[in-house]
Amino acid sequence: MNAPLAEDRLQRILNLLARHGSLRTTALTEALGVSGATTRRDLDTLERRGLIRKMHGGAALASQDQGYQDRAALHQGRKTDLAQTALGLIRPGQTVYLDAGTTARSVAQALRRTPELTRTLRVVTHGIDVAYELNGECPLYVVGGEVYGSTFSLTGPDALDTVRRYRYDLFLVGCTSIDPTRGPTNSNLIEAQQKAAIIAQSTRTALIADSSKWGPPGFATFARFDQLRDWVTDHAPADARAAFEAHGVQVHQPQLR
Amino acid sequence: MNAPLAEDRLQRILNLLARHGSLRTTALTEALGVSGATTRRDLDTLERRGLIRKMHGGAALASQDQGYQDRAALHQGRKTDLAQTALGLIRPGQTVYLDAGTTARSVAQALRRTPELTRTLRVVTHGIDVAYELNGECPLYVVGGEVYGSTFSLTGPDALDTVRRYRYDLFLVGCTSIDPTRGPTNSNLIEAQQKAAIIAQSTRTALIADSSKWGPPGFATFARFDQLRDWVTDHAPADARAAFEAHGVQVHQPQLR
DNA sequence: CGAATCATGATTAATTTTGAGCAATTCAGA
DNA sequence: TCTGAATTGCTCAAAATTAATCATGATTCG
Repeated sequence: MNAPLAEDRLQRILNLLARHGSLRTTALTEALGVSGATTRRDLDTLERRGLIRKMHGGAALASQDQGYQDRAALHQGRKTDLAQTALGLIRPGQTVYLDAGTTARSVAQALRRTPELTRTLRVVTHGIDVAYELNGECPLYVVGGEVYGSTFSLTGPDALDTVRRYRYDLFLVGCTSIDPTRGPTNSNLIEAQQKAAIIAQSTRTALIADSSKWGPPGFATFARFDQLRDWVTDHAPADARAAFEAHGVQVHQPQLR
Repeated sequence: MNAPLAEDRLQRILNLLARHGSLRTTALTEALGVSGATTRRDLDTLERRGLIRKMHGGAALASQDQGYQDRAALHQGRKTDLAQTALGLIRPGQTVYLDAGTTARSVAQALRRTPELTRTLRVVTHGIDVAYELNGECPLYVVGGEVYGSTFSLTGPDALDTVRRYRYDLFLVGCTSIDPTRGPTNSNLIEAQQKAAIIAQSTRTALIADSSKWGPPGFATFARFDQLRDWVTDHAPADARAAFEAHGVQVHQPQLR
C-alpha cells in the first residue's frame, strides 16, 4: 500500500489552512486521519519552515497571502510578547545596547510604551529604525557607519571603531539563526563582526530570538553559548533549552499568556 | 466543528473596535460569546501589545503612530517644491551631504521619487529620518553621535570627528533663520558647529531655506554668505536676493507653473 | 542479514485556557 | 462627601491542549 508520504500530508495541511484561514488541531487530526501527536509534529515542522504560525489550540498560515492582514498582526503579537519579556532584563539607569533588525525594533516599540523605565536609560544602537522609534524617549546614541540595505543597520570600520570606545551594561542582540553546536549566527559577516565587538564591551549579553531560529545552521558565528547570559524566546524546545542551560544561560519566556 | 481560536478572537476584538471606535466590556463579552473574565484577559493582552487602550468600562483602539506622520504632513506643499528645486543642483555620481531636519527630509523624499539619479549618488547624513527615508535607495552613510531630541539629528564629538574624515561634493544645508547681515543661523550651538565643519569639508554648499527664514535674527551663525554657492528658496524678497547675490551666491526658485 | 534510524501512535505529565466566586476599586448621582 | 451599583483584579478548579517519553513497526544503510 502506498500510504501518503509525510510531505504530502504537510501540503494538505497548507491547503486546508489556505481554505479556512485557521484551524484547530483536533479538526486537522480528524481531517488527516492520523494521531494528534503526528499532527502536532507536522505543525512543528511547518512552523520551522516559516510557513505557518502555531498557537494554542491550532494554527494559521504565516503569510498574509489571502488578504488577511491579521496574520501579520499575529506574527507581530508574538514579537511584541518577546520584546516585552526582554524588557524584564533591563534595570533603570543602565546603558543598553540595542541591536538592529526587526526584533530589536519591536523591543524599541515596547520601550516606547514604558516611558518610566525608558527615561532612565541611555540607549546605544546601530539600527536606524530603532533610533527612529526611540527618538526623544531617552538619551540616545547612534553608531555611525554605512547603511546595510535591508536591515536598516549601520556597519563598517567607523561603526566598529565607535562601538569599541564605550562600555555597555546590557546588550540585547538578535540573530539570523542558532546553530545547536556553535551558537548564534548571522548571515552577514560584517554584522557578525560588529556583534562580537559589542559583546566584548558589554557586561551582560542577552540573545533575543524566537524559536524558529533554532536549528538551521547559519553562516557567521558571533558568540559562543558561554558568552551569553540570557536567552529570550517565545518558546524553548527541550533540546534548545538544554543546550543553553548547559552553558549557564538563563532562558526567559513570556509568562502571561 | 471548528471553534474559533483565541488569536482569532483577539483579531475580532480589533475589528469590532475599528468599526465602533470604542466599546464597553459588557458589549464585547456579549458579542464574543465568552465570559467577562476572558474578555478582560483578551483586552489585557491587546493592551500589552500596544494595540488598544483600556479604560474603566471598556476599551478603544490605540492612536496609531501619529507623532511621526503629523510632523511629516506639516508644510508639505511648499517644501516639496523647494526640495524638487534642490535636486537640480545634484549631479550624478556625486557624494552629497544631506543635513538633518524637516527640510532635508523632504529632499530625501524627493530623491526617493527619482531613483535614476539617486542610485548613482553616495549620500551622507546625520539625520535619522533622512536615513530612514533613503534606506536602500543608494549607498548611504550615517554619521554617529548623540540624538538631539526633536530634530532627529545626530551630534556630538563623535559626529564632528567622523564628519571631518571625509569630503563631500555638495552639502545641502538647512537653517533656523537667516540673519540679513551675518548669514544663516541655527538655534542649537552644537548643530551649528557641525554644519560649519561639514561646510569646511565640502566643495560646494547650498542653503535650502524658505522665505520665512529671512529676517529674524538667530542664535549661532554657522556660515558666512560667501561660503555659500547657492540658495534654494520658494521665494526671494528683493533685499534678500540682493544680499545673497552681493556675495556671489546663486539664487534658485521653483519655476512657476 | 543485522543494526541503526525514522515515523508513528499511545501514555502520562505539564501547561494553558477558561469560567466562577469574591474582595477591592471606580464611577455616578444625591 | 457619601452610598450603591458596576467594574475590575485576583485566586481557584475544571477542561482542553500540548510536550515529553517510550514502544512498535517500517525503512535505510553498511
